[in-house]
Amino acid sequence: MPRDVPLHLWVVLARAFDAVERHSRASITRFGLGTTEFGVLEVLYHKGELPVCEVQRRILVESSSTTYVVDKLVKRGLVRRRPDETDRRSVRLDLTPAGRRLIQRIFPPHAQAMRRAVAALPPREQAQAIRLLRELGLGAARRLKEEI
Amino acid sequence: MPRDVPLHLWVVLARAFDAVERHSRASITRFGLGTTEFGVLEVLYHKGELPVCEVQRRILVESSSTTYVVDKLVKRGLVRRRPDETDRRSVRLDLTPAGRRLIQRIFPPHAQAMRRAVAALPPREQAQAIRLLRELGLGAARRLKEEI
DNA sequence: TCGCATTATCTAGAAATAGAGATAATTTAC
DNA sequence: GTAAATTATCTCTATTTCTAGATAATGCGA
Repeated sequence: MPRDVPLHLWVVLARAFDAVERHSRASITRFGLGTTEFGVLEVLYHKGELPVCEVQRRILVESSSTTYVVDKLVKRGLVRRRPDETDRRSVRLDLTPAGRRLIQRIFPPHAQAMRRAVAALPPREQAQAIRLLRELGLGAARRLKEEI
Repeated sequence: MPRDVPLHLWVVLARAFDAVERHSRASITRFGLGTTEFGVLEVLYHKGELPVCEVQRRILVESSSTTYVVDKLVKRGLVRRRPDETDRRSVRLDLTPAGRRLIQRIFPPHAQAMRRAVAALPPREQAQAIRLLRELGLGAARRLKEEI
C-alpha cells in the first residue's frame, strides 16, 4: 500500500506508457518505420502541410531529432520540404504521393493494433482516463513553462 | 471532438507521460545523473540487493541498456556486482556506501519535484488515475505476452 | 527605427537505447 | 536422466535522441 499517492501515480503512468508504447513500437516496426518517422507521416496525413515546428510539437522530440527524422523521410521520398513564403525562417513539410500512399495503407492496421493495446480498459473508463490524463498532462506542461 | 476514444487515449497518455517525464529528467539532471541511472539507484535503495533482471524489469529498458547503465554506476563506485550463490547465471546488484549516501541525499528533493509535477490533479483524481492506469498498463502488458 | 529578445531550423558531437545474438546456467518435459 | 526450451547476462553494433550552439529571420519595445 503506497502512501505517497503522487509518486505512485508517476510510477503507474510510466508503466502504462511503456506497455502501450511497446504495442505501438511493435506495430510500427512491421512496416519498416521508426515510431517518430511514423509520427511525422501520421500528423501530415491528418493535418496536411505543416511547418517543422508544428510537427515537432506533436511528435514530442527535440528539434534536432525532428531534423534527423525528416531527413530520413525526405531521402526515402515520403516527405518533402518547402520554404514558407511568409516566414522565411520556417520550412513547411508535406507528404509526397508515395508518402501518402504508404500512410494510407499502414495507418488503419496500426490504429487497430492500438485499439487492441488499450482495450483492457472498458470504453467508459477509457473516457474517464482521457479526462484525467489530459488534465495531468496540461498541468505538468504548464508548470514546466512556468518553472523555466 | 475525436470519435475514436482508444486512439485518443493513446495520444493523451503519451502527452501526459512526456510532460511529467520532462519534470523527472530536469530534476534528475540537477544531480548529474541520467534517468535510468537514477532508476537503478532508487530501486536498490528501496528494495535492497536485487538481481540485474529484477532491476531491469523496474527501470523499463532492454537488458543491454541495463548492462550499460550498471557499468557506469559501478565505475563511479555507486553500485557493486556480486555473483549469486544459488543461481550462477544471476548477478546481484547492491548500493555501495557512497551510492547509498548519494541516493539518500537526492531522493527526497526529486520526490518533491515529482509531487509538484503531478499536483495539477487533485488527490482524489490522482487516486482514480492510478486505478485506471494500473488496469490499462497491466492489460497492455498481458496482451503483449499473449501476442508473442 | 534600432537594438534585443524570441523563434525556426539545422549542425556537430556525445550519450542513451535498442537489436541480434553469444554464452552459460537452469528448468521443463519426456 | 537427458534433450530441448527458457532464463540471465553480456558483447558488439547500429540507431535514435539529446545537448549545445550556430545561423538567420521575425517581433517587440524604447
